Amino acid sequence: MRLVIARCQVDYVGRLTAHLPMAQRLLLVKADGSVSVHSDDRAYKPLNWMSPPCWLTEEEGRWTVQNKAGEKLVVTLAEILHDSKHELGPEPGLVKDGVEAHLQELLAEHVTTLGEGWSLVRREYPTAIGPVDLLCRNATGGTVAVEVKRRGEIDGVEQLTRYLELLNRDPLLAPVQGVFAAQQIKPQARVLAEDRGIRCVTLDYDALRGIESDEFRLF
Amino acid sequence: MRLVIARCQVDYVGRLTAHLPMAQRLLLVKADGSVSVHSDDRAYKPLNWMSPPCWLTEEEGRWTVQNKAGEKLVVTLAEILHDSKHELGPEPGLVKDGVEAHLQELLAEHVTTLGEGWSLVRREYPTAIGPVDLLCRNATGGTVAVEVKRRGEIDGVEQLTRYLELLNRDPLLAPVQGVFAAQQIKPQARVLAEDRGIRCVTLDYDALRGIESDEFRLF
DNA sequence: ATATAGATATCGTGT
DNA sequence: ACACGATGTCTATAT
Repeated sequence: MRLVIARCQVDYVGRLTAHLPMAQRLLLVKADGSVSVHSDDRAYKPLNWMSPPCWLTEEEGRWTVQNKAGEKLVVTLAEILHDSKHELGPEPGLVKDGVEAHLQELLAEHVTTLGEGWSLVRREYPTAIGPVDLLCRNATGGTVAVEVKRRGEIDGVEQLTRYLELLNRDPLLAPVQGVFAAQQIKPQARVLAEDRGIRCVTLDYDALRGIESDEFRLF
Repeated sequence: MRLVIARCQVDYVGRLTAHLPMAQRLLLVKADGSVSVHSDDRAYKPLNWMSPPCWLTEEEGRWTVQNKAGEKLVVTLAEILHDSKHELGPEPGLVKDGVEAHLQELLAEHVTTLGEGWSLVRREYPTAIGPVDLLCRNATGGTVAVEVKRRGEIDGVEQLTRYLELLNRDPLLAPVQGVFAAQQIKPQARVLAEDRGIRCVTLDYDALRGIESDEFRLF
């Protein structure tokens, strides 16, 4: 890894064109060949960059970084204030512990939060166009397809709509109702869902998890 | 901006939990308070980070970065190999050119490239499920909804379809035609659009910009 | 290999 | 401040 602090100007021509006027910045050259240009703000995102695979050519006062697609990043260097190299060795990698899958699992175990007397038919109910997250039966025995999302956006409503259309062609299941369940539902998604007769339910992850821990306490 | 090369271990607890085993990495502390942890690969993306506003507390062999929401990044330092500070001064900022906003703007000014005698009703025509990029009138006075994309994919066709369905419920506008305009249109998107009676138009950004400069030359 | 979906997305813009 | 769309989105998974 090479760290350079320099007064520089940067021009990118590729999927778009972009220009950075002369100023002091950090240039970060990684072992994978990538180059990124950082200012002293904007959190972790560089002002401009070139992703690997790409190749850096150094000339007097000018770096040219190019990739196979012909995209080009040109750094014009006016003054170099720092220049150092460091060998970092291998990276063991990040271990993540997510929340995503857990949400569907929790709701499957507590379908009564969607309605009194509801029961689960099955999780990941298979159809020709993909699995329905939850297939349920409501108190009156009617079938309900549930789409679970962490954040409910319009795409999720479209997905559920396709499932409902397909499921409602099956005379053994029809009529099938739809429920769109998410931790957050965007207003546009809500409008579209309700316009299509799909019920929207906002999930409270902590509350669902709370039910779990309550049960743990009880037994 | 502070640059530290160190053998360290990182633990994040926040919207998810994540762990980085002990290894040599770059720690980047910016003037905005943000902290990011970089390995020598993965292009410009850090392995882990904390976005501003947040606060760094330094103790012997341990950095704690916290934000208001209670998310926490803990860096355990085993060995410091480099530590330097740099004053970068103000950042003039990036100038971009060739993004979707420009395309929409250019097309709005030259709707006749879509058809002779066409005129613009308005840009960003508002509806309950979002704004229609361009609402136009064709030579015979019929209403046309135009969706502009840099890259035309299936989502864009779905989006336009929803607008058309909604607009066609308005007896003052109906019947409303659809045009899907993009620099590149993927084959699947084209098939779907044409199946739904939506016309596909490939936009030439340079040509549209050329019309602009031609006008400059003429007058 | 390509298509799909999620992201600690990030980043503007408009209300 | 919040909501929403675009992104040089990026990244990983499933087909």
